[in-house]
Parts: sequence; C-alpha cells; structure tokens
Amino acid sequence: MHIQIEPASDIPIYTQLANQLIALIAKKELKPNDTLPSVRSLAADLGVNMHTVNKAYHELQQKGIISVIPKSGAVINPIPEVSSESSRDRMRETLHPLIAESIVYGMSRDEILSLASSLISELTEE
Amino acid sequence: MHIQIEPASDIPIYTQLANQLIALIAKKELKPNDTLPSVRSLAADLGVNMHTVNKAYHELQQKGIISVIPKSGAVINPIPEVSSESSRDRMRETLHPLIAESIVYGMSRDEILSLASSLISELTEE
DNA sequence: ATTTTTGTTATAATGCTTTTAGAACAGAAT
DNA sequence: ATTCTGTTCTAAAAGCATTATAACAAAAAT
Repeated sequence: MHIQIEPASDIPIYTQLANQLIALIAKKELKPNDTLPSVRSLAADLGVNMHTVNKAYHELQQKGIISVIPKSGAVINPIPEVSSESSRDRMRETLHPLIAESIVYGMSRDEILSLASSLISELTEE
Repeated sequence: MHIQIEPASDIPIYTQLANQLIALIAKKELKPNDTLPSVRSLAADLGVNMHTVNKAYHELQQKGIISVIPKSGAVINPIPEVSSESSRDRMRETLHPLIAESIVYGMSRDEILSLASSLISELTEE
C-alpha cells in the first residue's frame, strides 16, 4: 500500500495518513469491506508510533469512512450511493476558506472549477 | 468590520481571523489599498492578544495578500489580474484531500462542482 | 487448546504550537 | 511634541503531536 509520510511536513503525521487513505479509497485502490493493516504493522512499515496510526484510523471512523472493530481490525465502509446532507454541509464549510483564497489569488470561476474537475478526474480515473 | 472569533473552535484564532479577512477581500468589502486596523485596535475589538492578530497579518503577508509596513500599518494588495502558477499549484495541493473526501462521502462530480460554484457565487456576488 | 495478534487503555516524557502578558524601542503619523 | 505603529524580547500557561512502555482481554491463527 503506497503510503509516504513526510515527518518534516507541517501537516501532522496522522492527518497525512488519513488523507492518503481517503485518496486510496476514492481511487478504489481500497474497496469497501477491505481490511486495513493493523495499527502495529502499518506503524512499523511507516516508521511511526502505533498511536499515531491509531489516531488516523479513529479520525476516519469519526468521519464514517471506516469501522474500527475492537480486537479485530479496521474495515472500509461502503461509499454512500447518495451523500448525506451533513457531509455536504461539512464539505461546504471546509471548502469555503479555500475558494475565498483562490479568488483572492486572482483565479477566475472557470479556473477554480477546472481545477476541481481536474482533481476529480485524477481521483476517479487514475 | 464584521469579524467573529470563536475561542472554543479547534481552528486557531489567528487562522480564523486570516480566513475571514480573505473572505472579506474576496467579497470586495475590503479593497486593494485599504488599510487594515492596527494590530492593537483589532486585538482589542476581538478580545484577543495583539500577537495573535499580528500572526494573522503575517500569514496573509506570506501569502502575498497584504503588505505589512513596519511602524505604519497593513495594506491590502491588488488582486492579480491573472493567478500565478505557484498559487494555482498551492491551491491544487490544498484542495486535493478535500476533493478526495467529498468523493468518499458519495458526492458526484456534479455535486462537487455545484458546491464549488455556489461558494464562488456566495463569495463574489454577496 | 495454545499461541499470536489485535485494538484498547494508561502513564509518562518530550517538543512544538497557540495564546496571553508585559515591557521596551524606534520610526511614522498627527 | 505626543501619540500610535509594528517589532522584538522574555515569560508563562495550556494544549497538541509524537514517541515509548506496558498491560489487558478478546479475536484470530496455529
């Protein structure tokens, strides 16, 4: 499972890990019902602490993306057929400051939408 | 200047402040060449420390959005006619994990693009 | 059935970030 | 000449991120 952690990044390790797992799920390289590596083995692979991996898993669980089953392991949840309103609301709040920043950088509506479209393609057709 | 800080948020105060200033600039409620309040007066208005406001200002300066002039004040820079490649690259990197998350939540391409479009409208026509 | 592996929990230590506070400085603005 | 400005310094408190050990009980593997 191609995961790369940059210890010197200003993004916390557990967030880097969660983000890359989300990308793998979006790309369907990880599919619903697949099991994730145990926190101990993945921590060993990445050269980080068990608790750091555990924190990433629980962040994903809190977002409803995986289920952590005590004493057993972590399983990827099905991707909803239709997104929930709470998910959409959350994404709107998260996206808001980034869209504002793009505008302030001089990006046009089309430029922003093309960027988003390009990222969607990269994450679904790659 | 309608700025609202939530001290209990998990988003740092200086980031909340920077985000809201960026939104005000995107909405053209703050225009190029406008001066921002002094760090002391804004800190007093918001009930936070001078250094917290100063940190927000310097984050905006590092992003090229304002210029902090020593012993004088902070001024809003012009919005570039055309966005720089480095800005676009940075936004792409920042947007990547959020688009992935949206996909995993079951949002369709159109749903994501509509959300982005709606946020752009909200930030430019409001 | 026994051993291994699993997630959970607890404690502890370290370093970094965030926030606040107070003070002093020198240049700009009034 | 006075006030206001951003800058710099020191200091402290609180929280977060990361690592390290260790122990526990249940699931999985043998």
